[in-house]
Amino acid sequence: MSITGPDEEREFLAAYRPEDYHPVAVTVDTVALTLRGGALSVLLIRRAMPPFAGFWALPGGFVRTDKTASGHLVEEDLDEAAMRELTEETGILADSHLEQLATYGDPTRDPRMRVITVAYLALVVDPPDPVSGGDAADAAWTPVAELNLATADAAAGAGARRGRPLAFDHARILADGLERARAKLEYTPLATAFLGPEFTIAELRAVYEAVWGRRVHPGNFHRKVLSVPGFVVETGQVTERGGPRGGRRAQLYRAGDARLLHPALLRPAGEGAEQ
Amino acid sequence: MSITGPDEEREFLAAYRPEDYHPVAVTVDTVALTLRGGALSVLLIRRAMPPFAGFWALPGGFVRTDKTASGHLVEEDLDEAAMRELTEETGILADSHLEQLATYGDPTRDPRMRVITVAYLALVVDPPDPVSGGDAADAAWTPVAELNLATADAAAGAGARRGRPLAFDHARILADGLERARAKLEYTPLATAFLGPEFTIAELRAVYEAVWGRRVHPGNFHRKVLSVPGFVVETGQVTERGGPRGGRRAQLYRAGDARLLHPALLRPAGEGAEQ
DNA sequence: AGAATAGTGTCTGTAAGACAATATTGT
DNA sequence: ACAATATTGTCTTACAGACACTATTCT
Repeated sequence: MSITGPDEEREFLAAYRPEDYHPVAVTVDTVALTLRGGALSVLLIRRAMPPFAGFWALPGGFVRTDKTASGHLVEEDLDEAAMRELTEETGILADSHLEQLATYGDPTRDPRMRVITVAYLALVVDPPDPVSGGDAADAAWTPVAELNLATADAAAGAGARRGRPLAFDHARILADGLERARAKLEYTPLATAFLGPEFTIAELRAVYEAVWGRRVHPGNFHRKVLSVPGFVVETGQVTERGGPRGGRRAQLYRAGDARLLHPALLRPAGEGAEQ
Repeated sequence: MSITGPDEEREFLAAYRPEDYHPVAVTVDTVALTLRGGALSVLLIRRAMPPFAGFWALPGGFVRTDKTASGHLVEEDLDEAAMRELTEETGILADSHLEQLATYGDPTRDPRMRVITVAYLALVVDPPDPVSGGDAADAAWTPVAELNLATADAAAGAGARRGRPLAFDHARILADGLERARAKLEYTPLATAFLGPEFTIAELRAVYEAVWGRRVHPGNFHRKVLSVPGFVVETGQVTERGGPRGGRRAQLYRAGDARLLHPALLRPAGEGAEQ
């Protein structure tokens, strides 16, 4: 228990053998969300390898801590690992937004060994179809409404695609990711990360409606968004055309520099009435 | 890439050797906060062992994934590990609140090897002085204002007790923990977790003032708290005495059953004017 | 013309903040 | 009595939601 000096510190580190300790592995898993045809969708892969071979799962994998043939230590930060695994398994780039969600460490969550996973939330703008690779036999954007996740609060045990549950504890991770996205729409400009560089107020409203799963009043939303400082900035341009069946052309906006929305756009209070 | 069946899944697991993979360790570190003499304070330990021997640090340590002599695998969830390490190193129990904060995995954050740490936020009610144990040479409640963490946003590199920086990246973890606590006071009844089962509105206000580092208007706060459904419930009792230098006796309240405050108690907008 | 969509006006109820006044209690 | 603290009242301003209305563009 005595406190040692710099020399002892050096000796200690020289004698330390990592391989003697702690048989645990670390993975990253990403809840990648996008809007496709107006529907909030999540990127899932079909696992090619055990455990849970054949199950749908969130894209992810082991954080690299390996030594290469040259003996050089390949080490990546957790964020880098999440982006790498996402691209390896699906070809999708998390170029719009990436944030850490939470870490899941139930000792029984992986049958191989003790695996803790650091989950991420990613948003992707107008993505192509995924191309499966690595340990993924398939990859697909899946509308969240098709999964059996009634609300973010419930869920946990549920969560299926084509009737099957998700691998590991991925249903809970997905539910947590959805809840994070819903909450952050309220008090941050996160919704703009679902859209390209220029967008209309109606497109922004469509993001809120898809993520929250409820209708938003067009007039009040319009006025509200423009009244929040730094949320959006006018470009002076308007859309090329009005709506497909008529309608006025809309102003185009860009994301502003606000990090936080003051005042916030609060969700309507009533519980999870999807649609 | 082919998808295997249940038999292959069993064979795979039987042949899997965890020790062949992934030299990485997982620790937990806890930002334990309390109110002492009106000052928001954090529990710090002085490290007895390298690395960073002699430095002040957050209490924490390795998640147990060891095999015992009997060959039985001792595995604990991350929350359990956080509580165990806190008690081992300081004697303090995180009995009032414990939540996961974030996970830190910079490859250079620990000189021994790749160590990722899962950070927790704990709140403790009216705690005793800590008793150092385990790898801790000392342990102490330290007023947050004494550390060189100007605001939660700044900080990161700074953070000291008696002029020394904190070990590892603990200054950033502490800053993130403080920001989490400040934010959650706004929209959850977290403030009640700093207090005993019965408290006055003034005591609750003292929590907000200590955590936010700013004065709160007594009259408006009082009315506001009582107007939020489920935040507090009246006990019908009043305090034994008024203030030490005179003053009316206060009603006693208990925490209500609300999980979220509607409407929220928003922080005053202006930037980090402590005190 | 008529439908569809964008954008604005107006009203009402709720809430936040400033400030003041009243109610009790200790010295 | 006086200072200190708890609690309530009042007023002003801001904002959310409902609803109605105007503006523009497509078929």
